[in-house]
Amino acid sequence: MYELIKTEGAARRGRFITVHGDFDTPAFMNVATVAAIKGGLSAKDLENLGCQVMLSNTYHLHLRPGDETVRALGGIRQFTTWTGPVLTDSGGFQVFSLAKLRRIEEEGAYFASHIDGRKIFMGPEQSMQIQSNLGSTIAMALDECIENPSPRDYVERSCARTVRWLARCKTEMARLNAQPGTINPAQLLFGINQGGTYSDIRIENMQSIAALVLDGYAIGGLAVGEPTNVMYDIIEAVEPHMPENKIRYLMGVGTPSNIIEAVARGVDLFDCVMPARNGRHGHLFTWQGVRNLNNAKYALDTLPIDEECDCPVCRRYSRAYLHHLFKANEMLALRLSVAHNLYFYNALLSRIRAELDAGTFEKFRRAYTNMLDTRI
RNA sequence: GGGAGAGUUCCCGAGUGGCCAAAGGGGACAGACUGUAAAUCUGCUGGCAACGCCUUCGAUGGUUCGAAUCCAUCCUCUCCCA
Repeated sequence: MYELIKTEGAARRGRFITVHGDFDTPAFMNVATVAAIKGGLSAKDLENLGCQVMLSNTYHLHLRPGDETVRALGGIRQFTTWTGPVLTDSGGFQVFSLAKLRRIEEEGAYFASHIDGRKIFMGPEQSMQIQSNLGSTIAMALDECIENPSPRDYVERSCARTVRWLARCKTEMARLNAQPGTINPAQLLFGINQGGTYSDIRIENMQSIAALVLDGYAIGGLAVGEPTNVMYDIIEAVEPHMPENKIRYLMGVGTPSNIIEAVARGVDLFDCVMPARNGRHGHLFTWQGVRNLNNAKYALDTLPIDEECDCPVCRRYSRAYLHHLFKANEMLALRLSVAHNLYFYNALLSRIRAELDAGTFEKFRRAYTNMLDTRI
């Protein structure tokens, strides 16, 4: 259940209440696609990095170790030992990212496993069953994430199908939650808005899915090829049509600046692989901008990654040491960098909440939004 | 002391007369990355007043229109026999 606490313009400060614990919004979910944070971080690490919600993936866990296995082990939370809320993505993004390995039909998506090539069918019912077996706090509806730009007629047909899938997801989720032995009988379901870069399709789609009365609403299919200003325009177009009393989740976004700008446009929840992936590649987010620790200029730099950060990495290690670890190809480089970046993202959202509490978010936004994405 | 083989651009390593500033790795340098098929991928790596010129393939000298490639001598290294 979403509680709206305070607003500043379109920006919202709120709280989401779940059976696995509450979290404050705006919030950032830390991505653990295969039930692990890439870079070698554990659930225990997440506790020390300010993480409120963990995200995991339906498609990946279905393939390995298998959702039945996770169910037998007590669900994703028991399995990973993460005690807080977990959101599972539906496999919809894999319909986009594994484009060459799948075929979409009315009944659902047929995949060739990227691991061993075996045939996988995932329709709305299968996605719900897998997520029920995983026992996540929040399940995402199966959607087709459409790349941008896409032809209007394709987007229209795809969106219509995704809405039909959503209705099936809702029915199946209700059935699964009522079954005896379900790991989380209070599993929540979020619907996903699509519509490419066409605001009229986006709005119509949003109205259709709002009518289905779900636990939360996501905006999907953004940051997949379109310019950033187009993404902002789409959020602005859709936001007025999202139920005010429900949490709003912008899927897969984004840079620190993207997050601030989306909060300013009424978004409550985010996830992104960027802090983990870019961290592994040496890009460290700081309150001054983004540093590439691979760069030779850090070889003798004794300062912490970010002088304003009090994460465990910044409190202890120098830029020169991180630079060396990257050059030496040591896994510690990945671990420390991902830890810092996730801490930074969680701290960024914490800062955004504090600014909203204080009524100074707009001022914060003006001071930071562009700077945080700048390469330094 | 005798015999065999090898020395290539930062490193390893192809190349045995012209299409070679020289394959391919590595390293270095830089870039990309947004619901993770990503500890991945891309670019670049002799110099310059740069669609051309100069320097470079252990050293020096030679053969040739033309040499990293052929010849001579020298230097260095490796292995085998004494």
